[in-house]
Amino acid sequence: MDIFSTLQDEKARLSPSENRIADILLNDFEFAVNASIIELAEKADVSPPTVTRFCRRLGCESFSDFKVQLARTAYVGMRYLKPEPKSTNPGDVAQDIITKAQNALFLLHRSLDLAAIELAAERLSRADMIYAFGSGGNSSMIANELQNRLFRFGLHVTASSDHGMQLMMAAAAKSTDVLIGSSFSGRNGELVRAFTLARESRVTTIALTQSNSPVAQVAEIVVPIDLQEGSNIFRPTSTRIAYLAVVDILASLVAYAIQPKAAVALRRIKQQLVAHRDGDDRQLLGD
Amino acid sequence: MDIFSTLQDEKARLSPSENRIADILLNDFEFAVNASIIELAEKADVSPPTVTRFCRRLGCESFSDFKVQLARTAYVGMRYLKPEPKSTNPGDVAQDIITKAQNALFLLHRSLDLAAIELAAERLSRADMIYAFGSGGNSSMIANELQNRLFRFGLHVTASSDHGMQLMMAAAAKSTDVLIGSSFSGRNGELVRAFTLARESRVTTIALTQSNSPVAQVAEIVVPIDLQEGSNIFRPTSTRIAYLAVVDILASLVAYAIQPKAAVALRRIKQQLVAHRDGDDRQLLGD
DNA sequence: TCCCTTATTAAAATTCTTTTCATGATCGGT
DNA sequence: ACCGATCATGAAAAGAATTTTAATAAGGGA
Repeated sequence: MDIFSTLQDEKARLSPSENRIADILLNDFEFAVNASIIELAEKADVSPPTVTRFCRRLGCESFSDFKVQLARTAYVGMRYLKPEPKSTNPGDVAQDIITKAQNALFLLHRSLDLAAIELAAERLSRADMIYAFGSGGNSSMIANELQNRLFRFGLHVTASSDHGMQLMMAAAAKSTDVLIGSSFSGRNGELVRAFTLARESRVTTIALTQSNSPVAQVAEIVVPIDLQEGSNIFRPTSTRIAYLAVVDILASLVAYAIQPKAAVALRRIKQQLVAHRDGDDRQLLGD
Repeated sequence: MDIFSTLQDEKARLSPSENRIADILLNDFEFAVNASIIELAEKADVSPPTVTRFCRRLGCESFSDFKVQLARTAYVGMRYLKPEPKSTNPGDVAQDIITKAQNALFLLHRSLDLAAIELAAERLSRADMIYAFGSGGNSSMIANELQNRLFRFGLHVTASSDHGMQLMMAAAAKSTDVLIGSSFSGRNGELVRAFTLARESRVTTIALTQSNSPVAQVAEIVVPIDLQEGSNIFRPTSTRIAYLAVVDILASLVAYAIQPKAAVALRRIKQQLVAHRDGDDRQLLGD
C-alpha cells in the first residue's frame, strides 16, 4: 500500500504537529522529498523526533525509508494534486497527458475489483456467443476492442454501437451467451434497456462502467471503473486508457482460461497476416 | 532526465568498482533503494566514498538525493527489467498489464519527437479536410480515434480502414488536405500506396508509425513511435496505449491551435449529449 | 484539583555520510 | 623499462543527520 492512501486514511487521527507535517507533504512535496529531517522539522515547526514518529506512524521503518516510499509513490501518484498543464507548448502538453494517463492507470490499479474481473473472464471464456456493446466514441471503441481481442482466441463475438441492433441482439441472446457493455458515464439509457432485456432471458450481463450508475445497477456482473476526467474538456483520453487496460486484463485472463484453443487461433491469424505482408515474422498481430 | 538513462549512457565509462555498484542497482533494485550507503558499499565490495562518488557522477547531490531520484524513477521506469508476469492469477496479470502500460507511456515520453508532433498538429489544424487511415484492429482504432477527437473541434475528418476507399480518397485529396495514417508495424503496403498517391497531389501526409519503416519512408511528416511488444503474443495493448497518448497529444495541440472554434463545437456536442440523456452535466463528452 | 495519558522536545547517543589524504594502479610518452 | 601524471580507491577523521532516551508540558477525565 502506498503512503498517500495511508496518509489520507490517517490524517484525521493525527495530532496538530503531525498535521502540519502532513500539510507540507501535500503542499510542497518537492521540498519534502529533498529535505533532511531537520529541514522538514523546521518548516513544520516541530522537532525532528516528531517527524520520525510521524514516519513510523505511516508504516515506515525510518525517515529515509519514508522518503524512498514517498518518492516512489510520487512519480505517478502525486501529480494529480497539481492539476493543469503549465502551458500549451508541446513539451508541457505531452508531459501533462502522459502523466494523467499514468495516473489513471495508477488509480485504476488501486481500485480494481479483481473478483469481478475474474468472474467476468470466466463467463466470457465459456460463452457460446459474446455481444459487446457500447456507444459514443469512447465506449464503442471499447466494444470494438473487446471484439478485436476476443475473436483472436477463437471465441464468437460481435460488437455493436447501434442501439437498434443492440436491442435486437439482446432480445435474441440465449442464456449461454454473454452480453458485455461499456459506458463511461454509466448513463446510457439504451444500454440499460438492452441489459434489462437480456437478463429476462438469463443472459450473463457484464458492465464496464461507473459503480452505482444506472448501467451498473442493471448488470449482473459489474467491473467498476471510477475515474473522473480532468476538468479540461478537450481531453477524455485517460479514462479510455484505463478502460483499455481493463479490457486487456480481461482478455488476458480469458486467454489463459482457454489456452490451447486461443493459441491455435492466434497462430492461424498470424500466418494469415504474415503471408499478406512481406514475411517479417516479428510484426504485430494486426496493425 | 532520469537516473536510468544516465546510467545507460554512462555505464561504459564507469570504472570496475562503479560497475559493480551499477550491477546491483540493475539486478537488485529493491535492495538498493532501501540500503544505506554502507550496506550498498559492502554488497558491491567497495568503500562508501566510492558510492558517494558514483552518485555524484550520475548527477546527484548526495547519496540520499540519489536514492530519492532512484525511487522516483523506478516506480515506473524500473519494471521493464523484470519482464514476465509471475502467474496467471488475476492480481498478477493486472499488475503486469498496468505496469507494462505505464512503461510504454514512460518510454514513449522519452522518445517523443515533439517537433514532428508540433508540425503535424499545425498542419492538421489548418486542413480543409483530414483523412485518417489505418487497418487491422489496432490502427483502425487509432484512425477512428483521430476522427472522434478531431471532429469535435469542428474540423472535417473522415476515418477509413478500407484499403479500397483509402486509395480512392487519397486520389481525390487536394493539396490543402491532410492524410494521417497509422501503422504499428510500419509494413502496411496499402497504406504506403495511399501515401504515395497522396503525395503526388502534394497532400500533407503524416504517419504515426515505427521510424525507418516503409510507411515512415513515404510520409512527409513522421511521428515515430518505437516500442516493441512484449513477447507475450496474447497482448498487444501497451503499444496501443502509447499510440492513443500520441493522438491525445496531437488532438490537444490542435485544440489549442484553434481554441475558439473548438470550444464552440464542443459546447454544441455537449448540449446534444446532455439533452439526450438525463441532464447530468458532469458526464463525459460522449460515452 | 490531581493524576494519568499523550504529545512534544532538548540533549545525548548512535548511526550514517562525506571529506581529506594517502596509496596503489594505469597509461602515455620518452 | 622508467618516469610522471592522472585516475581510482579506501582508511580514517570529521561532520551531519537520525534516532533514542529521558524529561517536560499539555490536555482530559475522576
